[in-house]
Amino acid sequence: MTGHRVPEGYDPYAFEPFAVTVDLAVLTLREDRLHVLLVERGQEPYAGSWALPGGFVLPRESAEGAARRELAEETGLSDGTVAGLHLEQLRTYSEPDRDPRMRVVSVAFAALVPDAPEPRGGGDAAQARWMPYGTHGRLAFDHDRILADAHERVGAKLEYTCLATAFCPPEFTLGELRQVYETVWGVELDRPNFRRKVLTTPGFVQAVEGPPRLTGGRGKPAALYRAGEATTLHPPLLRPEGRST
Amino acid sequence: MTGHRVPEGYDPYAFEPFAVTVDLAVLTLREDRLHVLLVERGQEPYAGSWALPGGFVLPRESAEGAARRELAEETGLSDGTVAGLHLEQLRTYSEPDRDPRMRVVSVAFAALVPDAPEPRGGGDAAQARWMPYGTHGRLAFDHDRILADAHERVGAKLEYTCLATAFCPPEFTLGELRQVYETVWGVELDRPNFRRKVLTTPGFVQAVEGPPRLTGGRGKPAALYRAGEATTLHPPLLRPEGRST
DNA sequence: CTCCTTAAGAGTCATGTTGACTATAAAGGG
DNA sequence: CCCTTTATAGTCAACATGACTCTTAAGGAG
Repeated sequence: MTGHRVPEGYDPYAFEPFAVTVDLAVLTLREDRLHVLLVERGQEPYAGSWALPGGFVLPRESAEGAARRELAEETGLSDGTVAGLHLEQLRTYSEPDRDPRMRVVSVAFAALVPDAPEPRGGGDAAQARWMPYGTHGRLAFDHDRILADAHERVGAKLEYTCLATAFCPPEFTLGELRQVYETVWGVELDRPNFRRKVLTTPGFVQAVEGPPRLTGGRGKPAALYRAGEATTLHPPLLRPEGRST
Repeated sequence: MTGHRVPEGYDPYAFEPFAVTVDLAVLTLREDRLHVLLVERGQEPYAGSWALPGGFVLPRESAEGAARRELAEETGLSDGTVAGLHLEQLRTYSEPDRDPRMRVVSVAFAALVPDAPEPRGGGDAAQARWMPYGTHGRLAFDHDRILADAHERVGAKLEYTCLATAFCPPEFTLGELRQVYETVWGVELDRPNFRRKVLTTPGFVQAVEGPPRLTGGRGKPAALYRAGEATTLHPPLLRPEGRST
């Protein structure tokens, strides 16, 4: 904070307190569709509605810390696994009436998960599920907007960063990487052109030595790659049509 | 917030309350240098240090509302003028110990101002000043980081948005627009190439009809332009060297 | 085993954009 | 009147991109 303009002898308890929470837009790819982790609310307001997972920031914890803790709790992944996931602060939502119960300021995050294990039930009664992006109805609170902002941000960052690999397992094929772009952007990309772009961008991916192919489906087996050192794409890999979603 | 995992009968006052503030990185161009609006702290902690302007979010106010209110107070600009300025949420800083006095979560904003009037003293004793970016010493709290993040964000957005016009008066020359890029990025751009890029990007700028030239300095008088309808640049205007600052 | 389908991977070609330059025009200063 | 400065008009080659074609290597159906 600033300290400037702090009233002399300011008493924190003199103000209506603000609750500070985190909300998570946890995204993954399952069967070539973008999925979001949602929880069903068991109590009012919005009882029965789906909502983004999230929770309170604890007194000795940063928003990032709270987000990673919630991410581990909701996905059931080990702390070690969660530590490697891409977690990115989106923005903070602070409209006075966004929660009818009290004044809640929420720091929103986007998290990108490669594998997508079924979420564990967790200790409480609320059920958590992966749902295809867009198939859920209206979400609770302003979570529709948060989720849309997350999608928008991720889509934009695919253009000029190497973020796409965050959706992939440690070793992946170029087809899987292309599928990330196609799914998030909702477009089809030309295979050879995509391949050329990725391979000629230094540090985007690096070839895996061992068995140069992967079995699984039909078609010619594909070579495997790992994420490279680079984090940004210069020049960027722009969406077709030249316009944001 | 989520509502999920909220303890039954949760009492807001049972937790140590969080103070929520806004911090502003107000940027402008003066004499071809990037300047920041800073205030001198009059009390501990960091008494005598320079800090970003900011203040508490009021109980019935959003963070954006608080930011715009503080912006008007600190710059002395009219509410009408401030309403037209570019104000953008950066991110939220929430490390538990960022303010030694109490738990303060701060939503940071970047504001872009064209003209840069001298800041009015304001009602309190603290003095406010425009200072050239980088010439101030260490700022109070984590404001060095906030300011660096603001610079980084603005520099990045110049690449793929029409944000540069936010630094310019309503009517400007292409030389002034180019100066924005050069100053923020700290590079020199080729005049003819910059001109070609701006003029061939539909909606970036539109020519002003009237007197097709502007007097003032040496050299051939330049034509005047206004900001156009477009908000994004496709394809982007990439920084030289291909790497972020 | 053979044909068909699917996807990987190699390569071509025209187009559009960019970076590097050259040249001219129109002002002010000495 | 010459020199400097800045705007504006062009040129040209290198590069990146979009649209295609072709070959290779799997799996599945008959």
